Amino acid sequence: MPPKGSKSKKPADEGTVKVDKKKEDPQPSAAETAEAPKEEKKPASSRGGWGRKKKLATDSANGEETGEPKAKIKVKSSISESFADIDFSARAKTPDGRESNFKIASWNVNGLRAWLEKDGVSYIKAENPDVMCIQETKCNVSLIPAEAEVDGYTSHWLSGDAEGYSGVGIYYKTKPIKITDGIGIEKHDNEGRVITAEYEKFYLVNVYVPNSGRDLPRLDYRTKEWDVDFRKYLKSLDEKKPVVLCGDLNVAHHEIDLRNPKGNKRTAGFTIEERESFTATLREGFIDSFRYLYPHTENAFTFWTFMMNARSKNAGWRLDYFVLSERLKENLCDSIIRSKVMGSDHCPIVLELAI
Amino acid sequence: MPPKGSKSKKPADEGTVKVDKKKEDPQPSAAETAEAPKEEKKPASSRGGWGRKKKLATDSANGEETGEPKAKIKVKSSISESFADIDFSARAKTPDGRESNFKIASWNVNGLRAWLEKDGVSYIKAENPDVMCIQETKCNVSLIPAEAEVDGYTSHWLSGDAEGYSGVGIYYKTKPIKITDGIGIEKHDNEGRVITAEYEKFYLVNVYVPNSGRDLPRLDYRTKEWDVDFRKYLKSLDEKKPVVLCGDLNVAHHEIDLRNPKGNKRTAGFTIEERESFTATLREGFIDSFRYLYPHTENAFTFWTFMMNARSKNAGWRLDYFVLSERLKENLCDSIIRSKVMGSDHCPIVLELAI
DNA sequence: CCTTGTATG
DNA sequence: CATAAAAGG
Repeated sequence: MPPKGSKSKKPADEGTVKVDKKKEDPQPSAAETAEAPKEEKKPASSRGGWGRKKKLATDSANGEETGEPKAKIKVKSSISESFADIDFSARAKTPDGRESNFKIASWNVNGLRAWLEKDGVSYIKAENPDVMCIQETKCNVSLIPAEAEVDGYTSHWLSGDAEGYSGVGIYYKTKPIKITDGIGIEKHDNEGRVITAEYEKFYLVNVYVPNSGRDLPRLDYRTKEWDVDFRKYLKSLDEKKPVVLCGDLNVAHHEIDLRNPKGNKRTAGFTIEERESFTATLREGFIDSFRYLYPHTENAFTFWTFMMNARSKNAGWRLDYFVLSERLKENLCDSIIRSKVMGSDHCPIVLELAI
Repeated sequence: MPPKGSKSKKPADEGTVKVDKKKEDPQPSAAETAEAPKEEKKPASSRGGWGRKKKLATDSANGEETGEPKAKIKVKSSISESFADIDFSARAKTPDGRESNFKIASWNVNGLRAWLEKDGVSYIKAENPDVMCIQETKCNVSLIPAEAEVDGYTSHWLSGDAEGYSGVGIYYKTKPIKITDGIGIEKHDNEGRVITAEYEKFYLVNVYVPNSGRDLPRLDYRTKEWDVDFRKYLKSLDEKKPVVLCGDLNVAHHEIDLRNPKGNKRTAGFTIEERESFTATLREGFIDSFRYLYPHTENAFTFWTFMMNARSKNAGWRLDYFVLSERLKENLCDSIIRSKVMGSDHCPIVLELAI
């Protein structure tokens, strides 16, 4: 299993892992102590590019953590006022009138640790989903702060080889039958992008799809390698059980899905290659749940660049999705964009199912 | 002249330079525009270590700036309350009773741009020195923000080759006879550490002495190369006119000059090598003006590490000095440590002369 | 604009 | 603990 995952539980359960609180002693200052802990001397240019090295040994057989330094998170501001007005209770029903009994939320948090400092977990408590899917933790599994734990949920984290890059996680109330890290293809699984939770009636796939990059340096990798293999993976799951795919798909499908389609035809996330690739995936028997329910709703976005006050002008993109196996249409109650919830350059999205 | 300097004047004067205000247009977002400004593609590991490259062409013959992007400084907090109580007027006199008529201040600001955001210039206005010496600008000359200008002063900045590293500057009311960048030795002058202002009665040398580093990797360079050559430089000036040397000398001379001498005998700034090297410089005919006036004053520090709340415990170091040619003793009114002034990990120091 | 690791102090 | 630049988004 190439990527490194870790499990940490709050409710008493078999395999429970206690997260060590770090002791209070701060690092001694070099200016205030004689014997600084000797670090190996590195020549100025020994970094070897960017984000390659891992600092810490992680879990061994029984999932116990061996990592040493752990960031101490202090909540510096709270995003909770941004959703004080929101009614989080489900109202919509399935076509045949059944009420939602399973709620899944998904959020690209743009850095788990910064998000924790903004009291991001307050959203989880308010939304109270059965499963919360997180993308872009930018945090090595061994460095996930203890403050990331949420009462009533078990969390499972995944990170890749590059420090501070990518990374996904899930919180769940009900233990899945199985949790799988990655898609079983080594060349894709070293970036910490996919967690699959198998439930009785469906697979839940949490994904952070690779960004094609500013000058599209990774467009070919994204559309010709990743998308192709990930599509196969989804198909293989779908042959066994229905699939709920959620996360940051890093594509705005149609012109309606971003504010400025004309100006972004060669921008990552709206290239014709990425759009057609997403179309190809849907053709394998999946639906874009939001667009299925709201085919003509404009200005429904889930991402706004931090620049140029894009969010205040709602100059955004719909990059986050719940994609469902077509046969889950009959279980679909609602697909919601929580556009007012602050704390990241993405907002959360929510799926209500009657399952 | 190896280091790059620049002059910018506020009062009308020959050679006056107007600093271009940048236009309002922010950079277009890659996510919001089609044609992002093409930057040359760089392979992931082409950095060549750290801080080598210069981004911008700087001034030419007449000191005109050609640099393009300039940081827009917004004052985010003000340090002025930290010195609301201070009486900045001079009281002390020379041994023969003459009053001060020339005030020099010196401050390691730990990043000019961050210091500007804290309204560091408010200190200059309050102290109102004839010359203000600044160390550790960490700012390329071409990137000095327009907000660094102060009414009534002309400023002169110097930076080295490495971006965001070292750098010094001076503000003056009265134009010096001559301003010299560096000490005329190429191997030292690429780090932007010395500005010499020649006045009628003395040379003023503003210095940021190289730090020996955490594991003392630069101790030999510091004591056997820099200190040796810099000492010669001071001596050569002293043969012509008295010298006022000020700045961050990165050494605490004696045990009285830091809180924890026992624990720091192999810490940069208190090694025996650095201390003896400073002694050797003083033996060439200079005095440590503060210690000359206050030989037994304890707990007089100018630097406190940001870590461990060192400043609140006054666990500091005296690293900043006014060193004078011995024959300036008769002109010395006072040498003051402004220990309450916040805004950096160093505090300002002030020299009062009757000249 | 914002977060991240790294270098430096 | 704080500043900075670079890379990624």
